[in-house]
Amino acid sequence: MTAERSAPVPAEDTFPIARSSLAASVADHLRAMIVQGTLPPGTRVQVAALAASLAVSATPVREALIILAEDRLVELLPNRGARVLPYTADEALALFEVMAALEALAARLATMRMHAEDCDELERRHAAMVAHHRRRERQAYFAVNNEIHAAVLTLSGNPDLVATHARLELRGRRGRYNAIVDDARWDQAMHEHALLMEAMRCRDAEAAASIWQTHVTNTGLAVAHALHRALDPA
Amino acid sequence: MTAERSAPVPAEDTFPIARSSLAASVADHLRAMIVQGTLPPGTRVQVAALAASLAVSATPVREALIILAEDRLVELLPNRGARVLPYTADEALALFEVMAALEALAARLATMRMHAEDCDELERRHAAMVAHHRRRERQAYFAVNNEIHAAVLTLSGNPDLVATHARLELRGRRGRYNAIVDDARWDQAMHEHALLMEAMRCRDAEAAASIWQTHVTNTGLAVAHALHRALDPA
DNA sequence: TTTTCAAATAGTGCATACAAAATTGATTAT
DNA sequence: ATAATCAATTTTGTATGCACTATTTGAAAA
Repeated sequence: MTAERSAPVPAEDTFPIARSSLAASVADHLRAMIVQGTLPPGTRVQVAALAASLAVSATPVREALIILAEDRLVELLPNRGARVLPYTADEALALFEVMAALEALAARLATMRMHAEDCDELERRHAAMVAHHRRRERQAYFAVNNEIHAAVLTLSGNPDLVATHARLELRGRRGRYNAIVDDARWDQAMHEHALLMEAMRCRDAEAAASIWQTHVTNTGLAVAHALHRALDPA
Repeated sequence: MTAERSAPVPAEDTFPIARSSLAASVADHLRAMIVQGTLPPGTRVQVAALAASLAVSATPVREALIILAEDRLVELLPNRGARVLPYTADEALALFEVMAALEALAARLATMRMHAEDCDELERRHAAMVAHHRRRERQAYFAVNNEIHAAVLTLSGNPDLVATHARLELRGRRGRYNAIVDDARWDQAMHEHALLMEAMRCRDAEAAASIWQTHVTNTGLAVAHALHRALDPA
């Protein structure tokens, strides 16, 4: 009890991302709606209406829109409010081109810097993913897949790399909800994951970077393809 | 004429980044102060005081701080305002590690995608930079150097790559104002630039990527070194 | 019927006001 | 003397109000 209050500035160096402001909550809410597609591209977001529906005032909604504009999920038009930005196949290609470079760097650094127990943990998750793939458990597969990608990023030991990737991944994820991954691509992705694990096990950083770059690029191609088919019924 | 008015949403695809809001202006002002070091790391930014000194109200200042927090130039502490984030040698290394990967990708793509006249334009700027280096014109050199780096980014044809890099470069620039580049490093940098031009002239994308990665990494090492010496008088 | 223009309408952007939270300083107890 | 407690002050976070800008509507003129 006393300990909690006596420390004058205990959290000076800590990094409590517990952004508990209303604006942050509204931003999270809107972000989820955009990523899931509840707010389709082109939708104009009006502050007053949104504020009313969330039972808050205009100020935190405005601030939330500023945050989303920084993430390039919405566009702020001067004196004309905000609208949800489109997400086309071309944009997905550009996005994954950058993400591939970032994840390749992450794979290289992780392979060089990770400890043995980190690699074991990765192997464990990989095994779990293989099991989900064998049983065709799509949801569980996606979850573990995301964990593995995130783990490689984290093991790079570079916070800016993690943060930069996270921002792009948010937009990249907009496609994955729509993208129906076909079985052929799924099998190929599994193979690429297996190659990464092998490279990391052997501490072959360059091989890990190369295969991971290819893997993310291929994912981008699949997403772009799905986005293209979503608009073009062919 | 009819066409202009009959279309319900004529400016649908335009992208007028003419962000002429007060918040944006305040953000630019603060950004410059932080990058130049006028607001040193650790400085606590108080909304009311800043608003008074800029003769605006609290609202746009708050919004500007949100923008800068997204750029990781300031940290928003819940109910405790904002403070300018520190910039250490370690952070510079992490930052330039990511920027090196991004600029390497840009060099690869630019080499593959640029037109002949783009390459000529680059050569022209490179020649200008060589001249400034020969005459030891530091300011002019820096300006043209930045132009070349920006041009390579732009020639990649990937807007997300440009935007992602720009965000990091902003923080990276914090160091360059302090960093006193010694002549040895300056000469080396010039050599690296020459190698890039040669690789791009020959359309050797992989070589361009490799040398540019090295170049940016070396710049990062120089900046980190300068930051280290700034704190440690050795 | 089509075009032009003005008035009305709607909606953003900024300023101000207020409430909640944190910091500070003084006072009291140990 | 040190530590704890509580009130006063400062500062943030949210709400509200208002002016200005963009858009739409409708009537008048071509």
